[in-house]
Amino acid sequence: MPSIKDVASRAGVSVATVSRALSGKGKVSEASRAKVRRAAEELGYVVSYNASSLASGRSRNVGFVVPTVGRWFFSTVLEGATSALIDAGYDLTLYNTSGQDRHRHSVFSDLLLRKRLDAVITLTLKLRPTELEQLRAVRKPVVAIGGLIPGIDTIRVDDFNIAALAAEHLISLGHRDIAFLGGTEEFEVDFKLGSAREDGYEFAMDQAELPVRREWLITADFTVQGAYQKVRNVLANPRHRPTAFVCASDEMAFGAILAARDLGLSVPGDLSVVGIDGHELGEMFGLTTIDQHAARQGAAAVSKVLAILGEHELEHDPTDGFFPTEFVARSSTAPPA
Amino acid sequence: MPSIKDVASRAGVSVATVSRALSGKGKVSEASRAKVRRAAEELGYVVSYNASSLASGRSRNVGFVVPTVGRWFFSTVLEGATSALIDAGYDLTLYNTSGQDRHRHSVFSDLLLRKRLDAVITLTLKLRPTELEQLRAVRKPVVAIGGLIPGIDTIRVDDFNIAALAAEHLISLGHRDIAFLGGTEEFEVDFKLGSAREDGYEFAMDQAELPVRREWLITADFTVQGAYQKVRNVLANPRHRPTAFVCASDEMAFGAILAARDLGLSVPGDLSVVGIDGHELGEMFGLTTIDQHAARQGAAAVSKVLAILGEHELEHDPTDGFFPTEFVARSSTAPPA
DNA sequence: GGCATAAGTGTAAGCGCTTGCATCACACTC
DNA sequence: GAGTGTGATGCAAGCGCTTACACTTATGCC
Repeated sequence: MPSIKDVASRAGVSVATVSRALSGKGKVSEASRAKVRRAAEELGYVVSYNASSLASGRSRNVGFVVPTVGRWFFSTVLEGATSALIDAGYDLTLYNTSGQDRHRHSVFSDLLLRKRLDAVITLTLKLRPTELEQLRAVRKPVVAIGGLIPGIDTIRVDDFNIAALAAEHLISLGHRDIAFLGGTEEFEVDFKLGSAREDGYEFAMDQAELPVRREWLITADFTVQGAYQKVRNVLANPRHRPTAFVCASDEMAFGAILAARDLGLSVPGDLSVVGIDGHELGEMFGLTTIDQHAARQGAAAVSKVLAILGEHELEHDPTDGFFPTEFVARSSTAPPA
Repeated sequence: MPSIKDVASRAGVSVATVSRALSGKGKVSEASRAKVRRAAEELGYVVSYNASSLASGRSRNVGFVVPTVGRWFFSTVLEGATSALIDAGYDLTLYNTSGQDRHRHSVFSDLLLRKRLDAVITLTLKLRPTELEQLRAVRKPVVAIGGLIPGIDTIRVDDFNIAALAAEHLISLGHRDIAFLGGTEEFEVDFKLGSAREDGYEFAMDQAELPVRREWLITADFTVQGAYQKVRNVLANPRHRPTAFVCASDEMAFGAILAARDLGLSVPGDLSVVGIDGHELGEMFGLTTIDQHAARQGAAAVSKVLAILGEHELEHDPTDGFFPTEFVARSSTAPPA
């Protein structure tokens, strides 16, 4: 493996000049720069990140902490983040707690602290006080996606209003018997995200003077399967069944639609369903939803991180605002029969 | 940030002893080890990976190259890999080419080469000759999942036999009109994976002396949506429609099931469907499938990498064999009407 | 008691870079 | 012609570790 010295001697300059020429910092004449570039190319030289990081204190590497990569929202945000980071020439080190406490502990008490990271992005993780402290001890920029952590930059959508909007949409179609399918806090993920959405739903119902029935306030684990079962239970009740569902995620909305179909109910004929997310499959199911642009949230988090690191200017600072969402009307909602 | 020197002086020993005590290499008395541990704890000291890597040549970090994290198989393998790596105290650096050539190029010609990795795992990537060469130039262990690359350790399932088995299952139920839904090579992902599965299907059909109809050899992009559309096209043909489908992935099988339902066909009454994967949703759809234990494949790749790095012994070397799969019979297959 | 051997520790030389500082050549200005 | 600025370069001191080697002290054995 060629080192900077090899490049230097081949180019006939000092290592300092090579470093400056390749990194673009400091003054180097065009002539030297060309010589260095060529020598590096010929030798197949690539700078050693470890040495570079050690000497400069910059790693060009950001840590990304997720509760799992198995769920749509997480993998989609991750996709957006990786893409943005590659463009910036940064590496992304993935810390996946997999919902296991053991892993979570390793991540926060060891892995994140090893000085290989320039910054950390956390994805809908409800940090415990000790974790927050550990994170601060690293003295690196931290950006959170999907929840408000005191003192930490955050990218988040307006869960309350999103859910309220979803409910209002159904109400305006004439629905009165509207159920809400929220998410449980599996993975300690939530930051009241679930409850912010539930609050929004209840707010809209109150505004319309519609009753919120306790047995129609149900929760599942954000997965299709989980939602399927719960919704099926509700819809199978022959006495009184809702004519519409507000679901806290698209995947759960899919579960609701599938449950309805399996019971012989048509969507939207017998049941209207609204989701929240913007999942690719939404189109296929004709799902009315509120797109929260997950991939863009990942990119936005990266953008914010890079801005803090001084890599570029932040275009329009969305620090305090909510991340924009978009209502997408499709065929899973219609006036009640 | 405390450095090893701080720990050394606090513990009243030399930095060498600290290094040895903390890494577990070399001889250190119990007394010193205890002193060092305590000093480190009190200072909140964690070794700097960069410095450690630079000095030792070991990074405790493996690179993981994926075409995308958006598809079930990839994110599931990734989940398995992250879990195994965390347990070993390794970091995972994620290189996601996102199907973009620009990113792919950065990854192979830059990012992977920066000497921050002890090994590389590639996920169903069909490497181009130059990429293979670049990878070799790194002189680090490489393990591939999901395809055979000459001269590289590989974890892979027996695609030919899996597909043949799926077809034989349908044949044994009495089906004669069996279609095959294969995958396209989006992302240049495939290694003839698609065609190995197609070959297996054709082999089984030949053995049973059943005709393979060209118009029933269809392909989609491995997604639910893609499959839905293609299958719908086939099933909507009133003249002659298959009574069963072998699908090269579970997600495509879901698409097939949904397409059938939307056309008023019942599964398995009017159409039997077999998938390949072992997707979580399979249970909900009652999908008969061949589970390829994606998460375990990720863990196996990690295990192999760690063995090569000398971290542990490889239990039972599956180097040459195929990764085991499992037939899961559920309710999406039945004898034809 | 003498000697080989082993166990525990410290010294110091790197690992491959970055970067502050010094140097030098070459304009300019007055 | 002396003084001053400026651009280009090199020197060398680290960055925070690991580890070969040397050294000191205990241990075992005849």
